[in-house]
Amino acid sequence: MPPAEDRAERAERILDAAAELLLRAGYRRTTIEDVAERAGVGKGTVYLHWKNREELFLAVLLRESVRSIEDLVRAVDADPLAARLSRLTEVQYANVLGRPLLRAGYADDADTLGKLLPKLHAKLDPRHDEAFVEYLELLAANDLLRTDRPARELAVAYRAVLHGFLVETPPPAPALLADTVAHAFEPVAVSTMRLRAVAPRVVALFTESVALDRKQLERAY
Amino acid sequence: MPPAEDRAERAERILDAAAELLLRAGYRRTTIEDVAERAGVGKGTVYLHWKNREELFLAVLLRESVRSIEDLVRAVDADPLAARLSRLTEVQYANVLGRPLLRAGYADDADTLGKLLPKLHAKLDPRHDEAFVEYLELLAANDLLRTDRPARELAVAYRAVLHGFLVETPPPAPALLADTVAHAFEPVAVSTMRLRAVAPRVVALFTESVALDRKQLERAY
DNA sequence: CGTTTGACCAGATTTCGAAATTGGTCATAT
DNA sequence: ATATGACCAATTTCGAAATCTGGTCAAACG
Repeated sequence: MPPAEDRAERAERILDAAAELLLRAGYRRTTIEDVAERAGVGKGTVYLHWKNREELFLAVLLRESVRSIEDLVRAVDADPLAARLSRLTEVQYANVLGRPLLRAGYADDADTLGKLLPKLHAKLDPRHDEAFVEYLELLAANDLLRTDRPARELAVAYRAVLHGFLVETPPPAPALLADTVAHAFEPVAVSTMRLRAVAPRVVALFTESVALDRKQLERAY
Repeated sequence: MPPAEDRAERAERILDAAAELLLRAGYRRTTIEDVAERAGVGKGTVYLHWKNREELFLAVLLRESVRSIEDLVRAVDADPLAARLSRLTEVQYANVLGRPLLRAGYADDADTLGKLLPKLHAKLDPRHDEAFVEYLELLAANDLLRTDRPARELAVAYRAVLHGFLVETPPPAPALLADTVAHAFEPVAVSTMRLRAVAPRVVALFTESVALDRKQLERAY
């Protein structure tokens, strides 16, 4: 096989297989052989892409996370008003609820993710958190966010709120979360004009932050 | 032993022992014999108060929950302004963080509470939820709460927010939660006068709702 | 007599060594 | 040069024996 395009395709196939099995059987019960078989490759081939089992499954989750951020970027690209914290939250919430693996990640579902969870947080958090705070600061600088508290503090409260909604069973309607976030973190009036001005920068910010993750994924070809 | 006062005292002693061991070793690893020994009674005596192990430990949690609501009532009694949703939330949050067993309950700590958690929710939720919605409706009727959504919906969002803060590690500062709740659920201006007028009814509402729980506890003498 | 107790037992849980499985490697096949 | 699956050390699973525990109740107690 030519080492160029087909290699990435095969990696994707393996990730697809791993994602499917992860969701169906959980991390603990999914073996590398299962994944290899379902992907139609030999066991050794999997190790040509990832250095061990854990890295493979972390890649599955990383890919899922990248996809969800790409969705976010698309949403803001299509409609600048979606750059508002409350609207972006609504999109992201619906997104996570619709992607079982991400939902498992946010809801600390130890049965499906097992010992991946701690490793996952260790691997993803630092940079994304930073990008998110930057996003909030960008909003604050344009009167699109409360300014009576530092963005870093609002970020803590925001995460707690989002986490709370994601953990609740059954998950409350996305509109209720959007409404709660709007009241809790946005100023009384949000300028549509400023929002339009800020949107491209939000797109750039998230695109940039996701680029690093994508690079990491591509290391597996 | 006279069956009157000493009996209740003994029940308390057993609950104390059970609470202590529950916190130290967890539900799964705490035996009735351990509890009996620590309480200075025979094993059979425990069964004179509760019909089985599960009921005993549920009583421990029920008592803890009753105490925390009594704290709430005391707070509003001492200062009518504490009847505000944001202030009451702050008190309750600090309260829960300070009572490890309650925190375990809210944070779904399966390691300490084990199989008690589902039973606990089944036993406590229905009436308390109702009382809480009534409290919100009372606030709403006095312009102390947003009225653009039904209280029942706000209750869902509120619970998600509180839950989110309780689950976060480390727990954010109580003031941040109070602030978030104030913005998310209270109207822009809160009338101190109306608050003072409403406080006694809030006290009555919570006192009444906790009375049922206390009755249930006293069944064990 | 009413109250308390701990010996008792069925059923649940833990233990522990043997058997089976699996992550990761690498000599071989392609 | 690339892909594979047989192989092995290490972990996990299994199962039966041993231990422990929830709940009862006949006896002890006062």
